[in-house]
Amino acid sequence: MSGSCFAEVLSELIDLTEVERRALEKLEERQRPVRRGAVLQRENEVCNELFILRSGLMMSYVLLDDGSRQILRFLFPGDMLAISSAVYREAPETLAALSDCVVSPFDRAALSEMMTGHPRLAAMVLVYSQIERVALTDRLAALGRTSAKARIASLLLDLRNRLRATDKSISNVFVLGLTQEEVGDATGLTAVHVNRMLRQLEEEKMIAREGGRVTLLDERALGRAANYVNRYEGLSLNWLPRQH
Amino acid sequence: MSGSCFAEVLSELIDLTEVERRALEKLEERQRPVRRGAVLQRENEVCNELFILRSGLMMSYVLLDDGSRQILRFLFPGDMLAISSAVYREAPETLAALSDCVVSPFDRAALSEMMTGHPRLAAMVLVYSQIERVALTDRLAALGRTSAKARIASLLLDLRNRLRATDKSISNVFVLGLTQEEVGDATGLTAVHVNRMLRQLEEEKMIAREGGRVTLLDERALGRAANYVNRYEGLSLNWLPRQH
DNA sequence: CGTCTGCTTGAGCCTTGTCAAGAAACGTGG
DNA sequence: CCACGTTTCTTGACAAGGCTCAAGCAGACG
Repeated sequence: MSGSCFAEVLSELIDLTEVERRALEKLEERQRPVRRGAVLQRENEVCNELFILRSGLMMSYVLLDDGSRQILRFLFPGDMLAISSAVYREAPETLAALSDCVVSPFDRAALSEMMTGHPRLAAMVLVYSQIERVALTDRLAALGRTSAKARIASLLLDLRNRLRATDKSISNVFVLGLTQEEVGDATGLTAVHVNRMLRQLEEEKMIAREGGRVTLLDERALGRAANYVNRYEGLSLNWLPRQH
Repeated sequence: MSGSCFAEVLSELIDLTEVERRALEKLEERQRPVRRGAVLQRENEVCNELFILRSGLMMSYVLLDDGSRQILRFLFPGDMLAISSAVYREAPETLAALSDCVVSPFDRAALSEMMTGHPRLAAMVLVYSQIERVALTDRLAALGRTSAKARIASLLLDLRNRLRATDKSISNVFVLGLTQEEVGDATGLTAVHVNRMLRQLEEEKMIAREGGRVTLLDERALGRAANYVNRYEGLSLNWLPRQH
């Protein structure tokens, strides 16, 4: 994977020109390894860098002042990290690595140049931020209006789908690279209750577990329980500016 | 208010050129009144229009299949509506009017032209969608990790601040143009519990109520209870492309 | 004047959280 | 490769925050 990860993700949706591809490669000229557990950007600290995740799994979260944590998003290869931080003087969220990762850092000026020189790429950045926004609203509805079991089911389906986007070999078995506490912090539950819900899903034959690996046994039932919609599908992009 | 509402909002953050101002006015050439209670766009229906809200109060929401509703966002004059719908074939959320409103509809091509011809405006659309994103993550954290009382306090502070953005005369008294059921659907609570929390905030002398009007008596205490951050402040925009 | 929607309040229940303790898995240094 | 410490998982007992159901009331509107 020598070129641009972001370009690879975009290629799923539109045919990139050579010029566009080169512009994207410029964002990923540099590379930086990030150890598991390391923090790339801390909430409320000054932030001058954006990143594209090249490999590994990361998350973004906020801490509330009672010490509790809300995980906002899991980040996968090809995702652009910290766009929202680019807009603020201080980062609104923390970025941390859940596994050993590689990121490509770039600065705001590079983003600005890329958007000015390539209107269609600018539009694609907007498209991606809207996909992310809609995924966030799905989670908002999940936390506000669905049961613990539904939230867990939804998280499992989403993780599998996102993992499959970069690794087509993944079918219905995957490594849940998260502790139950992390699952809880993502779904607004306690680790203890996550454990109970996982066991319950297992008893109902919707999933199986052995040693960190999860198998989705009955996707249909999970989907029904979870109200899940894959937001990377059903897009409409024929209105995009002409490439140039 | 003859010009562009969106331009007025943007003027708070950057100095627009005449050219840019005219480009924005083009988006708001047309106007359409929307009655209180009317639906502008329905979830899962094909949508080909975007809008800028010129006056009134709207909301976006989703319905889950048990019939419950999650309000995703309240929309104020100057807000761009349905950007996320522009990206999908079918609208991911419903847009409905909470009061009599006026909107300016435009199509995807107009957005595309505007972004292509005016890179700085394209960047500002991205900036706005990031502000909205961060506001959404605040609410996600609120639903996931804070008490009912904190969520209500946060909603009250946010509503007041957003109202004040368009009407500077508003200080700490404002008309809560929402039923308690709507407050509940926004905060992930039942109408009954919203009522209890409002009364509790009242008993604790944080707010006062009489006939649909709310007075914030102790903003400090509310802010502490709510963990509230105004996301329209603390921006960093010096990296934007040069105007032209 | 009647109807309808929204507000208020109480009683009881249920989902989820808290606390605690033991078991299992993992990582690290010797 | 083993021994140890630490993290994570698991399970039970109990508590509590928020939900459900129900009923009365107030105000808006035709």
